[in-house]
Amino acid sequence: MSPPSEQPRPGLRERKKIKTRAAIQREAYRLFREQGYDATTVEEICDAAEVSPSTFFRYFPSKAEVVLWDEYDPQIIQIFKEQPNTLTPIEALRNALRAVFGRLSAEQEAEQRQRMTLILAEPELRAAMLSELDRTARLLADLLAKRTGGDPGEFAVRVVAGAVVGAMTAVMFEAADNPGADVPDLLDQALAQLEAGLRL
Amino acid sequence: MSPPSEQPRPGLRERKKIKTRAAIQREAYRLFREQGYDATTVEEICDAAEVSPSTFFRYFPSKAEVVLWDEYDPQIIQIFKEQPNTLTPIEALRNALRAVFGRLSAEQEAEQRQRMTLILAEPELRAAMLSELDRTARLLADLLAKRTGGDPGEFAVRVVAGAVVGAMTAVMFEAADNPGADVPDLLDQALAQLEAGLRL
Amino acid sequence: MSPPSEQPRPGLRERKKIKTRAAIQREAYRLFREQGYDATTVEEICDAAEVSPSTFFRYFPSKAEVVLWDEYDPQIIQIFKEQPNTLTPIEALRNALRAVFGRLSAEQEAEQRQRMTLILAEPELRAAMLSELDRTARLLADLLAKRTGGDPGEFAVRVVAGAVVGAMTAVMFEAADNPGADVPDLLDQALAQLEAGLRL
Amino acid sequence: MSPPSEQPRPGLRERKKIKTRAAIQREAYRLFREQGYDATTVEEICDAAEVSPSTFFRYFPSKAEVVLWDEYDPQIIQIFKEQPNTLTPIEALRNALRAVFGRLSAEQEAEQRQRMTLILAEPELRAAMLSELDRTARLLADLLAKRTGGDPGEFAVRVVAGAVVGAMTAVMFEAADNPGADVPDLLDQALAQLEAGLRL
DNA sequence: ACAACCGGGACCTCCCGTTTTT
DNA sequence: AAAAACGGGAGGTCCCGGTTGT
Repeated sequence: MSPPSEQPRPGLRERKKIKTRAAIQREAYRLFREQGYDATTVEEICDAAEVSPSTFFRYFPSKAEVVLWDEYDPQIIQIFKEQPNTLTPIEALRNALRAVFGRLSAEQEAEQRQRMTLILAEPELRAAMLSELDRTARLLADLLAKRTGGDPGEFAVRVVAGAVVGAMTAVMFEAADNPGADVPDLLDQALAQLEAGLRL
Repeated sequence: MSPPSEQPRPGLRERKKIKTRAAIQREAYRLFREQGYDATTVEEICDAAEVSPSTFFRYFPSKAEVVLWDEYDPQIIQIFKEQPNTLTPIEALRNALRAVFGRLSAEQEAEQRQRMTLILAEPELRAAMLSELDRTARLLADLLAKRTGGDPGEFAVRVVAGAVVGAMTAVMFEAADNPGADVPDLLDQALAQLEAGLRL
Repeated sequence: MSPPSEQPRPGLRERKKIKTRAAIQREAYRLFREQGYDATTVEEICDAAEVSPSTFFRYFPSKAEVVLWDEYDPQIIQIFKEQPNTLTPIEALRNALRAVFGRLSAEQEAEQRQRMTLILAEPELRAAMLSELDRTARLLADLLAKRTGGDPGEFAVRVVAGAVVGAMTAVMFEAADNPGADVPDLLDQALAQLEAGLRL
Repeated sequence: MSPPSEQPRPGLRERKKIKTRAAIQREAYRLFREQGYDATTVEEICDAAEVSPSTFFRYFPSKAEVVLWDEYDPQIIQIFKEQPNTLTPIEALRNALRAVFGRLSAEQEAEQRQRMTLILAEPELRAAMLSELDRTARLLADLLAKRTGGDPGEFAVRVVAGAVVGAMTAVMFEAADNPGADVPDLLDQALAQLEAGLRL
């Protein structure tokens, strides 16, 4: 049995860490918007967020990670694991994604959209994001293998993971291009299309 | 009189260019194998291939592109376009991939495998490859849109392109891990799985 | 006595040249907008405008000149020269600028604004534009010297020319930032401010 | 105990940096004089100044900046800020310029003149200098806005900044053409002319 | 010890003059 | 003779490892 998905309540230390992380990200985004990603140095971000560079690097291993990191992955994993085994993997994933992205506040959604736009516009970030997606595919393969009792290196598992990540990338692009789009709905559509054998 | 549209014979210039490109790639691969990717400088490759660094960069925009570039994309595109419109996009793509990868010589296959292994082992190449895949997804979206008469920016088209590229990435990984694998067969399996709605 | 400012009527050859020049500029602007200045090659512009590269370079000495060239300078000079000697140089210039920029069509104004925005956004073009302004200052010094019977190298003349060009640069920036602005009016304001001794 | 805010003594590190910067500039000027700007490579300058090329580029972002950089801007800004608010902006600037340029040693004046001559003779340097002037105009607009409590983007402010920079450019040209000229005096004359409404 | 500074070298771009192909 | 390809070399960026000042 997996534990329930609500964490009981984070301690003071944990909450402070979250605040610091958020402050760094907020200031970084502001500066990136104002003067561009490349033109902004880590030092400027630190000054604005009132932390030292060493603190910065404790929170984010690199400048790119400030943009790439998001808090949703662990939540999705958690909920995915809780899905009953009677569902197909794609159905389980659909549920998990809908649960997480369906409950975002308007602000959170706006921030996500801003992130995507930034990432897609900046080649360096694009490259970093794609590496991130590669990591995501491996992670997803692990999850899938655990569900089916197979091996994460098994070819069929890899194919599913790759295809799902590819489809999710398409959602990212769509959301960035089209500010009015409903992201949870797009994710749902994309996965439905996968389940239907990618008819056009 | 204008010449017929099929190049009856490429002309000395063109043949020389093909030879030069091949020489650079051949020597580069040899050196990468012998002493590693990072430890090999562009200058060494140039010395071995008997060209100047300027020429090197005229043929390949970066050191990484020597590994990333392959001659098959245009062939696949060509054959894909020739597939009858009665086929589903995935079927058409299956045919095109099988046609191209099915006729590789043992030598060519070995080289492809070597490429994959090299790419997956070297973080820099991995990152570059992923950017390449992004490009491939757009290209595929264009092709799909042309077939269906839709727009390459249409969401459903993007999803298919993303998923297909994701699945093909899985093939790459599998082929690199498993030297005995039959690549055309893997591609076929992966696409079949996509058409079947990604059952596991 | 100077000749009247209306040219009698350009011959066919002249009109064709104007059309070609306009076609090149139009296509170039479109491509710059669509894919960026740097990413657009002269060859692409030529293809779009249906001229050969050699023709292109007959009309514009460089890619940057496509953006920098405008048709108004000779008109301004002409009208400036026709101003009565009783006016101060600044007054004469005010009249000339108002005459030329006051009669632009809405399209012409929009195009000018687009030009400015493009120039200010692209560092390479900014630099080229500034060199152009330097040329303008010399030209203006010549005109001023002719009016006062002085020497274009005379210090006081240089100062006036420099200050006027500096002020006109400010107008350019303002017009680019503020799409609703009335350019002839801005020019007028700027020159009035100069005449009033630059009070703030 | 924190040290007092005036640097009582710069520390060895800081002094060394000043020396290195001066050495690079000195050798560069010597070589430019002896064999021309274009004919002098960065490497030659480095050899003469006994630093590595990396160090060179740490001190100056480009070869052109060796010529363009000067130490006076921060001094002028400092003194400008200290001028009483009862003065008009132009008066305040006059004071600041006179204070800084009036106290140059004969040697420093000669070097400045050499700089100007070099810059005006070399197209590449001219272009770079003009970009520098653009930067100066923005900086001046900021200073002016701070004084008047306005916005640096305000049109009237931009016009003043532009005109002043334009007039200062005229001074540069005059000083380069006329080796006997008294630069502080020229600056004074130019600003006086601006204040008088640019009469000729 | 800790950080700032420096040297070295690889990558890449641009330009120009020369050779080769058509 | 025109166009394409090539060689050479300078400018500029980045990163890493070693040294030196604080």
